[in-house]
Amino acid sequence: MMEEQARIMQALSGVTLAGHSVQGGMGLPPPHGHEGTDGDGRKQDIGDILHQIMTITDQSLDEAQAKKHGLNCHRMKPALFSVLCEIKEKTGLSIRGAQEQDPPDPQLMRLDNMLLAEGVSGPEKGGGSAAAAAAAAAAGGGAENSIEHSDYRAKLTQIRQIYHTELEKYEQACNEFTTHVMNLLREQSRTRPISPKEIERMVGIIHRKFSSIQMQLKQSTCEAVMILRSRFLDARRKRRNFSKQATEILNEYFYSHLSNPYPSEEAKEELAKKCSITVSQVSNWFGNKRIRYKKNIGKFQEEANLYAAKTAVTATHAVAAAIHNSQANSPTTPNSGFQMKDEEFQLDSAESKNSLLTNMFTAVLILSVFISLPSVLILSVFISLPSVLTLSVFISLPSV
DNA sequence: GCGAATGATTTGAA
DNA sequence: TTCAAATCATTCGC
Repeated sequence: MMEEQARIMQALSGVTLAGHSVQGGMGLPPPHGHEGTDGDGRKQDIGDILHQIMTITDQSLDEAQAKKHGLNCHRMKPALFSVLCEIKEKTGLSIRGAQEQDPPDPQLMRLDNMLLAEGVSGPEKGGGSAAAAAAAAAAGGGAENSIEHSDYRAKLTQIRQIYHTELEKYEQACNEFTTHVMNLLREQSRTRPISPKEIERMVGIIHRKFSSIQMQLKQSTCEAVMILRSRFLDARRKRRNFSKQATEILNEYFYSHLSNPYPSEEAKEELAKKCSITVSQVSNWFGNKRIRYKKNIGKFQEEANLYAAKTAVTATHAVAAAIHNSQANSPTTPNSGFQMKDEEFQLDSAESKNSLLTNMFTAVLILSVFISLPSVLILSVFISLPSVLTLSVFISLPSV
């Protein structure tokens, strides 16, 4: 180390000081405390200064500051500064880093775009509402969704707040650090040549470092949004059983259309409306119901009986109303309006239809006891006999 | 905690 | 596109 210093000092002592010859004694007044007029005295003087510079790091801070101040005030300082300028020009340090303009990072662009799309980095109001609305639509309608919707937005706002707070902190730290470095460079520019380009380059380096930290923040924020979104959008996670009433409505339809349990689009819409669910949920329900019923008819027998009885009551009420109005419209069977779509289902369910018929008769008998109406009247509903004709026989009403 | 029930999704056929 | 069938993921009742 000391050898190297000595070598540099030796080399420098012989260099031309920006057009002033050290040896020649032109223009440079003698330093303080060294009144010698000969070349050796000046050489010694420069040697001392350089030695002071080289050993400055070995000293304490106060000592160094004092030395630094001494050097700054030294009358040889301009000459030394010129030397440094010359050296720098020769080594071409100032040229380096001229082509520093990086193209925008594609990953950063992706992150920025995503944060903007999710309403994290965009304008404050309505941020992410489109995403939340889409998620709500995917999960199905209803008041529950508006709760989930607001829940999603609240969580997104939370993420947004954290993101902005952290971003602000990073920016503040970046600015503080940049200011600090620039002050240092300005300070140093008094003792060594620093071009504005160099300062610019240094600022660029600092900004790049901080932007890489920012990218990590953006990445984490994106991950948080993705998790939130997936949790919100994944309907399976949020599955709720339909209300008892909705299930009853769907079951009633299913068992009253057992020979062809394929509701039309209109019927699906109607059911969806009644059950406060979506049409696709109705489709899902019927899909599940058909397959599960077909797979285990025995298991659903009780349920089938129950709904058959229910249908009977409904039909009875209809007939009673018909009697009341003295109308002669023949009621139709519940299944009459449907065509068989699925032969397999038809075959498989034939067995169940037979047993269902037996159960229906049982239900009719029970009903006739409970609602004090002739069994045949109720039966007529099920076996598609003209009610009025049947009634005319059993309750002595004139047939139309 | 476990098994059944149930709503949703995926896959493949028509 | 719709449906059956298989499967997944969650809820519910014990």
